[in-house]
Amino acid sequence: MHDKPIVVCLVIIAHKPQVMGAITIKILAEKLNLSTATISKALSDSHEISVGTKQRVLQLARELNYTPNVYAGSLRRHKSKTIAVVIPEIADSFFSLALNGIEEVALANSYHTLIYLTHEKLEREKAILKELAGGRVDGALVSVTAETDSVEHLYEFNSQLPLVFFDRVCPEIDTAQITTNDFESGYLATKHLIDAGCRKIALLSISNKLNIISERVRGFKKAIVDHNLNDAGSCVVECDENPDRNHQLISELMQRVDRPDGIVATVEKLTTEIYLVCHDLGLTMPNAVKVVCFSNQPSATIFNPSLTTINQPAFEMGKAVALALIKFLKNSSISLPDESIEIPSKLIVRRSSSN
Amino acid sequence: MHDKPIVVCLVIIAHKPQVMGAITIKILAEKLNLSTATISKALSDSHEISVGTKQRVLQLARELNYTPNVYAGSLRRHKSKTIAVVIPEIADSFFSLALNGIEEVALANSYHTLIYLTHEKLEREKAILKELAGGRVDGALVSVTAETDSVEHLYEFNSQLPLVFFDRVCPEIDTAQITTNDFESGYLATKHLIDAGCRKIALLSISNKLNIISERVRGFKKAIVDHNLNDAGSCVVECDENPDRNHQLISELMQRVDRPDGIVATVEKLTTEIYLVCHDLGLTMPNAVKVVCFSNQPSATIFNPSLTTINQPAFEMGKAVALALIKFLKNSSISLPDESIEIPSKLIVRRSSSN
DNA sequence: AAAATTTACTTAAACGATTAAGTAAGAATT
DNA sequence: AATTCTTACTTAATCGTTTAAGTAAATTTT
Repeated sequence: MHDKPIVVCLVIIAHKPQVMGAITIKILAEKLNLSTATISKALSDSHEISVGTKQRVLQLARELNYTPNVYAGSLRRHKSKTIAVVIPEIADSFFSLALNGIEEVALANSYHTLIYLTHEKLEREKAILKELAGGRVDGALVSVTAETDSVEHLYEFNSQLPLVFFDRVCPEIDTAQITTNDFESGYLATKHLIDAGCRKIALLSISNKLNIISERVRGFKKAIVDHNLNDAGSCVVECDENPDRNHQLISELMQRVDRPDGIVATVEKLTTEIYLVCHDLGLTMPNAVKVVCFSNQPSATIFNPSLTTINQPAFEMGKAVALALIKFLKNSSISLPDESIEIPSKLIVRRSSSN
Repeated sequence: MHDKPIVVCLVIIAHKPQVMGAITIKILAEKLNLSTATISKALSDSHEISVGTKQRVLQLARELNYTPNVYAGSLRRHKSKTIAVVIPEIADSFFSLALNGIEEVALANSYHTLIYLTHEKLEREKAILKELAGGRVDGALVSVTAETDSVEHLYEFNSQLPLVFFDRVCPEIDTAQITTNDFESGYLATKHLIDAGCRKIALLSISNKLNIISERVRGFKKAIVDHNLNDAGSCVVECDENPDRNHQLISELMQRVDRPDGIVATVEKLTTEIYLVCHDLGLTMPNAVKVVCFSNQPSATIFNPSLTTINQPAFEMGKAVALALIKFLKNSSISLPDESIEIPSKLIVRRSSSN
């Protein structure tokens, strides 16, 4: 009895370390009998090189699929063509839209984008910036953590590395700050509720250390005063990062004897908790309570009821902040603070605050 | 009349280019009267250096706030300690959660994370990977575009640069593929609707080029057949990137004489359109139509009605894909394909599909 | 026709780190 | 006491580019 032949075919495609096969300028130089200087200059289209030579170099480079070693280039030129984005979190419609804008501008200008999440931890923010200051990036776009109360570390790093702020800015640092009209938005959201009939309005904030939150609170308070509302009825409730605790806080708020008839939530992540608490307590919006949230979620239209929002220009702010930094990197004689802009948010009225 | 003295105080804090102030190993060497080799070895805690010298070096390095030049190190070592994430978009709960997981693992392993968005364009995917293959990163985590039908470019780059896929994977490429149970999820979502009483179910897909979508469709079809539903009543509708066109497509679907009584949406971004169309047409969920969406939005609970979802383990998949690559980078003798895993999704039943 | 300029290159140093190979002094072994 | 081995360094090459400075030949100017 004959065994059938067994053919075992084992193909191993190894990942060659980049080192090995990599085509360098030196290899091109040898093949063309030219110096590496000539190759380098030809590739950068220098006037010192004849048209014919340039063509030969370019042709061979294409043939061998030459790609320059970015680390050699960066070492030599002292610039990395890379920027960093340092933000508290990414699973948030504001920051993900902003990152979208940043990436778009970076790509258009041939910059690469490193992403770092602080998860609202000041220590992490410091550690990241310290590492970045070592030269890994040409500059950083930052939106500070809710814990960032002192700006010392930012001061320190700003002298080594251009920093540009967006949304959660640091006015104390002398650089570009890309903001939205937080004060007006806080005012407008509150005024909208007052106009809709609310008399006791609660503002839900997170960290009072954040400049943008205190601006929103300032707008809120001014609206209360401007409309002669009894200040006693209105209040500011400070929430935090923990959804369960926030649920508890909001639940307590809504069970007070003098419970508010209007809520301004200054942070998107409080939205779900507000809806859940109201549902649990049988408080229907907009009758029992009217709600406005700072939020960019496209799905706000399909909430039950649809949610009145302050929509921040997240994408535009991302583009603006990246543009400010890149403009400076291309021409460091411009003044970064002059690149600061404020892009207005929009109040979009939906069913959670109006019949 | 004496003019009051006017004191103008103009402080210009210039951004010193990193070059200037940067402390190098050479400077440390000079100050300590040692060679650069000694400094380098002392900093990496080499046994060749005496304890006393190590201490002096470390002390001075700390004092002068020395940070190594990453470009010099990367050039010399042929590795960048940087990975790239190449995804279709970021303003999507799946990808932003996945990025969250990726960043967490990268940070824990001292890797840096570059982010690139393809915006579903194959050309962009190719261009990005070509650039990355030049050595900027040690490897890339990719989730392919909806246009990616051929894998040639991936084949090509995979030989130069370790690629690892997640979610929108490429089974043709011999590497780690981190997936969820798309077939079972498609089956389960459909079965759930059938059990809830649906008899004519529509599946909304996007690009049929995507492996994960065809898996979901396969599960859908099997459920239809297994439950002896008249195949004529069920259908697959292919949507795309344009919300308005999707609205139109869904609207037409729901106005057919034999309109479906159940919908499985395989992509999160179709959710809002489905709700809007149903609202416009006066079709109430779950009575007139029952809906299940593949979605990770936390706010699904507060939709009107709350949405039954297939929840993908986005964060875990992000961690897994980053871990697979980094494990390989630390020990290239492991087999990447063996790192493939499937992490199951969960069906979360809410009001859009049940009374 | 001599001098000056331009063209099209090359040489070599530099960027800041790592590391193989070398070395001088002291300690241990025989 | 001569030999070998350690210890704790230094020297110098290297990674892949860029670029200031140099040069020989061709071209233009005087």
